[in-house]
Amino acid sequence: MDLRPARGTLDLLPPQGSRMRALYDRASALARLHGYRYVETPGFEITELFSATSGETSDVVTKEMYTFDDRKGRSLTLRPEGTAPVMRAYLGAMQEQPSPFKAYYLTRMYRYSRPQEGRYREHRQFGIEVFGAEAPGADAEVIAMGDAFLRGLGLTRIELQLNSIGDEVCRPAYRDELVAFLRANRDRLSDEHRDRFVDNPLRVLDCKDDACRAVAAEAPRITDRLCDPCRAHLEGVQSGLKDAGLSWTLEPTLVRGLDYYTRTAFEFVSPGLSPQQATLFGGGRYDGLAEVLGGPHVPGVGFGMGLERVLLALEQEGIDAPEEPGLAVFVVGVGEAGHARAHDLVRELRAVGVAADAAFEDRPLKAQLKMADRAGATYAAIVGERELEASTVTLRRLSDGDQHEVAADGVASAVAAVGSAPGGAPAGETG
RNA sequence: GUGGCCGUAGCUCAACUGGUUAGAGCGCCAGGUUGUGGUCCUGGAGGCUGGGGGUUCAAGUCCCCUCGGUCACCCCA
Repeated sequence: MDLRPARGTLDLLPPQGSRMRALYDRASALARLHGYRYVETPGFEITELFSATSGETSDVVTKEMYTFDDRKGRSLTLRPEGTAPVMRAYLGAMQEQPSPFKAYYLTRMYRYSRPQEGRYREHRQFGIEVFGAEAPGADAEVIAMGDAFLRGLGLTRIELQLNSIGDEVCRPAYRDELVAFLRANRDRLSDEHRDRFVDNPLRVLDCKDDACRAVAAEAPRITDRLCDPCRAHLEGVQSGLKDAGLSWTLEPTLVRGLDYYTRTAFEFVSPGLSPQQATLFGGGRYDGLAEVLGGPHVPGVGFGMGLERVLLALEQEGIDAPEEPGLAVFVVGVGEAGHARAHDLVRELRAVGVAADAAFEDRPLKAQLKMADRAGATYAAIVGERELEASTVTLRRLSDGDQHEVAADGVASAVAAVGSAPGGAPAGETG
């Protein structure tokens, strides 16, 4: 039996699991702070949901979907992105939901692509969506939230790239103009784009090939062709970002891979990471999505953030990732009576919300202290003959060995007074 | 999906141009006499050299296939 996880997937054992969990906790706290509510949608959907919304020629649909037939022959697909499913669920129940509808999710996405570091077939995403808000302030809030999340972790080397890709009014005209331009410069394009640019002309602007770049540099820019409402919207977004204290660069070549995007497109990149894994989160506005699904006009904006990449970026910047709080007390019972008392004490501590544990077997004091250390406990609480007699507990701080006796019923308050976070992280910053 | 590089204990690596029972450090586990972890000392476990096939008297070392990792494309998160 091959014990390795399937290609492109990850096992998150301690301490990595603890770090991912901490990211979830922080994301939840941040989202709630901004009035977003948690949602979940199924791990798989009818394939059509993604093929219809992402566009038949998109990379996701043409080569990256995990698609399979169930036993009744229905085509299903493991969720490759979060926006379409949330919109689908919302459209089916929008009467009951407030407007704007602000939602967040923490879940896994699946894409069949060749894995490498920072690029997995299954990855975790923190995503937020705002439905029913046309105002640029919504775009700015979404972007500022992503920024706040990353900076809250201590990341500083991050850059926001912003663009507008127009809407159904100005984009078609621009697109025609661009196609005409590319056609005129056809022989200067890379082999790959020479015959393909009609399918997805905006892509050429983003191509890293030198030849394409040269052409792209001369190509008409979408930002020069925006209709008035789109131009006003872009101005509004920038004004909102400015108010939030963010800086950004306008990136006219930034496009989005999915068809339903309109106007705002953005990416946060970590320049220290290789280009393949540099995008920490990306998103934009998708005012056309609801209608593709047969719903009414529902403007929307959101982002998806790759959490494995956030962890990579932290490592790259040499920042310790937060970890979920660990054990506050490991109770060490010496001797048969001590062992029994230790378990009573553990029950009492847990009952009042103090994370406590003890050995299942009665082992030598030394061994149990070692267990306390390995468990990452802040304190060891020792209960031996002496303590039993005096109705006390020896509370030992494991970081420096400082210890003193406290009354047996005072352990919880003694511990709670100091907090219980391991690894030097302040306690209580998440909920 | 395309191309390149790589794959030896849990981790980082060693083993002259193919040549005896594949080693080390760290980590892990157990002890160091009766109540003190993380330091120190001693001992121990742990590898079908990713898997399969081939060449050879002989393969960790060479060849093929396969699985996986990684880098560059593609694209993204």
